[in-house]
Amino acid sequence: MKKTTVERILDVAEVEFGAHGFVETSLRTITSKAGVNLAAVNYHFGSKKGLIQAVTDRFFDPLSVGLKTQLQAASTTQVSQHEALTKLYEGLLREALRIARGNPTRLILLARLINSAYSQSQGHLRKHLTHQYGPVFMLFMQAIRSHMPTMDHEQFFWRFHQLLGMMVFTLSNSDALMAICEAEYHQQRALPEILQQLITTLVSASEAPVVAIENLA
Amino acid sequence: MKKTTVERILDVAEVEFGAHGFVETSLRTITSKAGVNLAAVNYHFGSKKGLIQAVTDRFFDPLSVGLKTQLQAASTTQVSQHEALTKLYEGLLREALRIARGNPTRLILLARLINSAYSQSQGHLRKHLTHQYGPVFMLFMQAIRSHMPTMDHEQFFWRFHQLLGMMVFTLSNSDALMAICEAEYHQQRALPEILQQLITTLVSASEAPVVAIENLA
DNA sequence: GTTAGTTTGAAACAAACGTTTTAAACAAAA
DNA sequence: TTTTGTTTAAAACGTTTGTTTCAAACTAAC
Repeated sequence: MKKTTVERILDVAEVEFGAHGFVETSLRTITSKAGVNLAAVNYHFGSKKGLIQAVTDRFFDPLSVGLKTQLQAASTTQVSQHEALTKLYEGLLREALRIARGNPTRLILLARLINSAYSQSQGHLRKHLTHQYGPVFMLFMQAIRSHMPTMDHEQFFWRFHQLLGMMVFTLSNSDALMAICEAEYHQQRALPEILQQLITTLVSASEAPVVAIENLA
Repeated sequence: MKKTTVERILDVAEVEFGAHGFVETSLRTITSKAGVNLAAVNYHFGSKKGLIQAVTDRFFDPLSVGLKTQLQAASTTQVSQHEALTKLYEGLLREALRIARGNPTRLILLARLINSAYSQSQGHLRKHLTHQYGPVFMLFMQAIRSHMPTMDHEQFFWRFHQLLGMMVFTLSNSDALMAICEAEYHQQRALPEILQQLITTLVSASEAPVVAIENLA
């Protein structure tokens, strides 16, 4: 069963985008590694931006629906705040891991995509992401907020993005960190272990006491 | 007092690199905004890579020496682990803020530089950073470790990089986050406030209980 | 005043890029 | 069979990139 040209392009594109970023990956690299013609990208996706968004959607669409069901399931059961937070982060990362199929490269792609939702460059991706997946993101954000110690909206905003940064960086460098870990400590870790370790830190940091925002003395 | 050509180039380069990244900033943009000739970059820095490393060093050299003195001062006074950790993070971020001169753009540049020390792309920068500033980085890492709850080397490794990610992401998106904060909560925050808020979360996450590394259930 | 280092101006280079085009083949559905 | 959509092949387009070159002008030190 031979894969279609579109699939072949998407498969290679997401690997290359994850490994070298969007700007540093040329269409010629993608098409040659995919064994398809150069013109096929513009034919099927219109432009490079179109390809990037297609790669994005292929990852975020299932993540989006998976996350939504996780959130609905989490809202029904009543547990402690600690358990609730653990379940929420677990739900997100488990879903991400499932879609990434245990492949660090795909998690790196995810991190790159989230990053470009905040960075100035790749403006078209930022707009696409916020417009397409902003609502689900907000849903997750509010679910987390409902189980966090009392803090006003702004304090939560900063805290949440600090935690988001923790996730994004760990995922974004998961392959490099795993390599260092193995070279330095002779411990070959798989992604699920890293994510589990990440969850505990996330929950702890979520439960950190609230302080008034003041200046760096 | 007119600035030298080298300074003019470096001043513009770090702003553009911070705003649009290394690859998406052309030498023609830099030289035209700096009001110097295109050939001046290759004359003074040899190549674009040379310019990037020069920008790096102008930021990391003072940060490196500042951090070193901070670490020496911190090692003399005996305090609680909580205070010690606070002082360490404060020392790092205060130094970064000082060198950034309160400018978010320069902090974004710092975050970009640290990021490229882990990411695959810009391989020459990774080598340059680890070779040039690896020792100071290790020094800071061990200082933090000496005030953390009992955990083995590998557990600390993962925890530390989670915290590092928190810092890098927050700095890397400080301007975007500040803009969102103002638009959403009508609160105009300056960098020192953000960093102070960050420190409290960093310390809390550092003190989070240690758990065995296991699989994501 | 001469010299050495700096800077400018302008032009050109080769390479890589995204994109477009044209013609020819191929597949499957009408 | 005809048609329609897909895919290949190859070439070219225009633009941008980092880099190099050359002569001319400027600056400072010896």
